[in-house]
Amino acid sequence: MTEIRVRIAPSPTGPLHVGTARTALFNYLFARHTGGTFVLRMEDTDAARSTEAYERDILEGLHSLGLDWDEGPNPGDGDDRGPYGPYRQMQRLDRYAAATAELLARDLAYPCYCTLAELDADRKAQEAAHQPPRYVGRCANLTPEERASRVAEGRPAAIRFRVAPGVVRFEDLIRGEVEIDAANLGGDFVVVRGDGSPLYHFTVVVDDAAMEISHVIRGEDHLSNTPKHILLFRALGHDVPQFAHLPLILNADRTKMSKRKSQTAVADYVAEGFVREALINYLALLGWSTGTEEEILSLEEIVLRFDLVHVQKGGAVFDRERLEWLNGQWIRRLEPEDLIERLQPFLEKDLAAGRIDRLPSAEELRALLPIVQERLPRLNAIGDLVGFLWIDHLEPDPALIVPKRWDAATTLEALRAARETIVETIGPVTFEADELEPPLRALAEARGWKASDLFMAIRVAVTGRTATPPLFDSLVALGREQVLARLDAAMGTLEREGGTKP
RNA sequence: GCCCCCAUCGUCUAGAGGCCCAGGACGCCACCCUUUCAAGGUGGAGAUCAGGGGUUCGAAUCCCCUUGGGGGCACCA
Repeated sequence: MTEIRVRIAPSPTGPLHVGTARTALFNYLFARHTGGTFVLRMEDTDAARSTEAYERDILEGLHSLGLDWDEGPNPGDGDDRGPYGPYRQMQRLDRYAAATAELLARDLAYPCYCTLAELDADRKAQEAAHQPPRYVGRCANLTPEERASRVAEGRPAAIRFRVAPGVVRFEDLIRGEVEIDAANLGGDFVVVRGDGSPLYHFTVVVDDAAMEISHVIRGEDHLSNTPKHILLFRALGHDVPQFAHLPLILNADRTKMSKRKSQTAVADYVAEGFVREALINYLALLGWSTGTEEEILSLEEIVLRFDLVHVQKGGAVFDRERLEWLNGQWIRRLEPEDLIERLQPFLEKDLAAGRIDRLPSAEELRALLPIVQERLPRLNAIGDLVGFLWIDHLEPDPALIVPKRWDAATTLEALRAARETIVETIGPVTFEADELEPPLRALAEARGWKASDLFMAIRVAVTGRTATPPLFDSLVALGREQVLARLDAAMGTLEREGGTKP
């Protein structure tokens, strides 16, 4: 039984979390690197919090990152694929029931009739006495008569697993030998609720056993729970898989990354225009390295290099700045057609929000790419960068049109001269960046203006912004008619508001 | 409170006894390029390798202690 099988077991109780994506990624990498099988199993036994919408978000999110699994629910139709199904725990209740019956029959577990109020009181008392919380064992050794009387009272029974004394030892692939005394596990723990529904610690073991999982790669937050799982594997007569506990992803304050303190939904990053290549690249390098100085790597390249040896032990703070840098790197590496396609939804969003008045054609975008691609930190920055091209009525701030060293009168004069130069020297048909620059530079020189001031005045007049892609390319993209119209409009504004600046 | 894990620049990390009075990247600061903004290039500041004991000819690397941080202890996952 040496076949490598790993799994990601997300719970559909929230949108796809960055931490889940990272754990999925590491499992995926391990499987692909070793030629093993990557399984996805939905842990939806928390009926109160699980939703289908979250399940869809998780499935589609992982799929869109390129982390495809060999077995589990399909991202599209949700149908199961693979020989170990079903892959949703709510559809596997019979297996948990069978496992429960077996434990009960062998007295490795027992019914517990304690009420939630009793347990709560126990816990409070222990807390007051500065004792660690643990189940007191009230129902551990009830006689058949005592059980019968509780049942007669109509008390529901949870099922508790007996934790035998002893030390549980295991070799973690990342942390080395770990040993925990079973006495510190908090006593006999519940595996099935009073209402009959099974709990995580139980289902995860029953399923990992049934699905022949060979390596459990998960977050460090499960390290302390691992002995419970090992005890359960043994009780069920199954081989214990290998464990590898990954370092946690942290908030800026070094606590476990949480929705409260960080942006944790993968979909939110995607909506901002982070590309999957950057997300994958970044997440892979959070807690792992190649051992070299390589850092810009595709998923395929990471698969080739991946190993558990270079996984870090300490937690890693999620650093958005670094993600953003990597995102820029990857955007610059995208093929033009690919970039144009990926930009589409963001342009549509800008249009819907009224930030632009029309959608550019693919040809228009293609022509723009040389001046835009290296300036995009995120895909959603496209509107901010060149949205001025697709606006019907630009209203530049008159205070911005006037360059720092100039007054309104000079600016007005300069814009008028620039317009003239453009009209006279540039033919109505051709209108290219190369043709625009020399005459305008000559104009500046002839009038004793600094070219940068002239260009800034034109820039703001025509784009409404002080920071834009290269001016002459922007003018060409805008087109002769628009350029002239906007210059006229800006001069009009200056005439009306002139004198507001010394 | 108890148990477990962890500890190299602000952040992500290289480092598996001598190549390290510690290298790279992000960020930051300068300069170059330059019509603005980016990108790119060059350089710089930034870590007494948490502290203290050992082991060793030699320790960021091995051991112990201390300190600090994190995680776990549910009829959540």
